[in-house]
Amino acid sequence: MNKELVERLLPGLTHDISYYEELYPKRNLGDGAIVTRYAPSPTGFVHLGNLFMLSIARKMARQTNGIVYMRIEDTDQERLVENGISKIIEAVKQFGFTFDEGPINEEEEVGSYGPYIQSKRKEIYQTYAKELLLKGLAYPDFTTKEELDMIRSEQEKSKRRIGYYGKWARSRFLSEEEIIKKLDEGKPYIIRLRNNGDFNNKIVVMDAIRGKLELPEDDIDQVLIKNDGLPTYHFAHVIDDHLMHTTHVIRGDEWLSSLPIHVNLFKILGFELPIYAHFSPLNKKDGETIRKLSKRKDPELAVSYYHEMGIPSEALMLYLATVTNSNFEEWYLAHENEDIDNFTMSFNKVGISGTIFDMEKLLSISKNILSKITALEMYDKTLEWARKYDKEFANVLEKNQDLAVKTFNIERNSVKPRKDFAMFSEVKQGIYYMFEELFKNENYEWQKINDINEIKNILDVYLNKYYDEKDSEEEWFNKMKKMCDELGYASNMKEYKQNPEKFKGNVADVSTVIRVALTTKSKTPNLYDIMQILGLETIKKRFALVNE
RNA sequence: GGUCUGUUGGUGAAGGGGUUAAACACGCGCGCCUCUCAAGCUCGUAUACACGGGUUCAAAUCCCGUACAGACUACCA
Repeated sequence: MNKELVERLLPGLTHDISYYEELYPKRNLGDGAIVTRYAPSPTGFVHLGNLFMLSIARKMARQTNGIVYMRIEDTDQERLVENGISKIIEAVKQFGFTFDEGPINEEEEVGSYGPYIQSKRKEIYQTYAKELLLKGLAYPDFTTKEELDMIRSEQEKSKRRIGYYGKWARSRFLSEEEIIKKLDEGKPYIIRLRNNGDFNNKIVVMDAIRGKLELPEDDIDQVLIKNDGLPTYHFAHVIDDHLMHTTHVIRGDEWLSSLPIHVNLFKILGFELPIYAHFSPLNKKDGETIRKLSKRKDPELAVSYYHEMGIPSEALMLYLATVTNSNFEEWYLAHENEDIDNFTMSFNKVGISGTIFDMEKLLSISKNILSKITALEMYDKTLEWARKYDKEFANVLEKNQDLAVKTFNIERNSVKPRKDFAMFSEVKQGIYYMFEELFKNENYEWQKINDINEIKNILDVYLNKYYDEKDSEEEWFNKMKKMCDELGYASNMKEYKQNPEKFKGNVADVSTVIRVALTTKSKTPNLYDIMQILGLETIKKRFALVNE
């Protein structure tokens, strides 16, 4: 196609492709270094599936001393969401992710292969499209939406393969005169690839995860540049990953069927094909069907949800790693104290059938993590969460740091610590009774001993005759047993089990009375520790409240 | 309709022709321990390799069909 006409189709371009080829030279990295990207669209909140891809990309780049960059794919102007980029950056930051290159806020970015926002790369794409036009490998298409619909329905009727290809691609036969005439009339147009591919040919691509893939060659005259001057995903992907020298394209398997388009474009443009790694995305069980996690249908899987629930980001990362590499979990169990970064992930250990997201497993991982951190860390993290989602609780925690830390420390510093919290949002429910501000003398969960006079009697005898703050745990329990003997309860559980009818109850029943009197709950951590932390004055007060 | 991908127990999954191997983790259940709970420990979770053919002395594992599920089939990504 002649130069003048091409410049009329894509006006205002000041460079040619050699300029860009020189502007973005090959990266100087070691052997085996993986350059990969996280390429989200700013079309809403960040989704667990996005985070999944990101964790993989980042891990692969890190373990090969490579580069992971973020590229914003905002070529669909209609679906853009306000502050979309900031939302992504924010969400990703919450999980401790950083990038070697890419946008750092709506305005600024780091890295020398930018811009990293596709809408700012318009001229680049157009320059390459211009090159294809000049070579006769692309052409303008004035076909309207209605005309395309007609072509489609014709194809459907005659049971042909659907798409803009071969003889159906009418605009590829337009003469330059006809093009000029339509331009003069001011008709809108797009730029399409003049594809010489043959659908009956097979192409073979090696996928890092799936191995050998045999696919039909693409023969559709793909849209390169849309009516608004921006490229389609396909064209932008090929240009960007070439210029940014991406070595590995890590993405969801929803792209598998458009792989022939990409391979074709790489070939036509003369670019080196990157290595593709197609992951099965996270799925969800929706009633009886299993489907890919979706932004529209699963808003509860926005990563902000995990933040709100107070699931620590480490747990989410660990879970995602478990799902990603089949041998990770085993490695982790054997190397609990090591940094996750010491695990070497490999593409061939990645599962190819879609994983169903398993909340229970996530929570179990989370429980383990929270049981292993120190009481002070637990306090800090709970407070950080509460400041955002439960102001009342945050205030109480701030006023009573010492008390809170002591509480978190109950049964924590052992080889087999308590595991009762998976989420920060459950903490308050578990320990509120330790704080005067939150304790309420109602809803006592009395168990076997529920006669109020007997309860009062036990509390009375215990406080006046047996409880001594200075006792060790052993002494404390011995006294509890002594009281049981005095009041007609079994102090020895084995004896009680053999002859339950000989006693009014047993030491468990009696200590439950004290437990409930102090906390209103029948299930709590170690009672001795709770009593030590509450202190004699509070104990007296709580016992008195039972009398009311 | 076409193209592609997948299918191991209640769940996530390991394994990729061969001694009755179906690991491991989560969940659930019995029990033990125990002042309750959590944790920990025993044991268990009945017929788990979609179905039908084929290749082979031998198949969850290789091949072909069928069924089912998912993805793509846009001037969305």
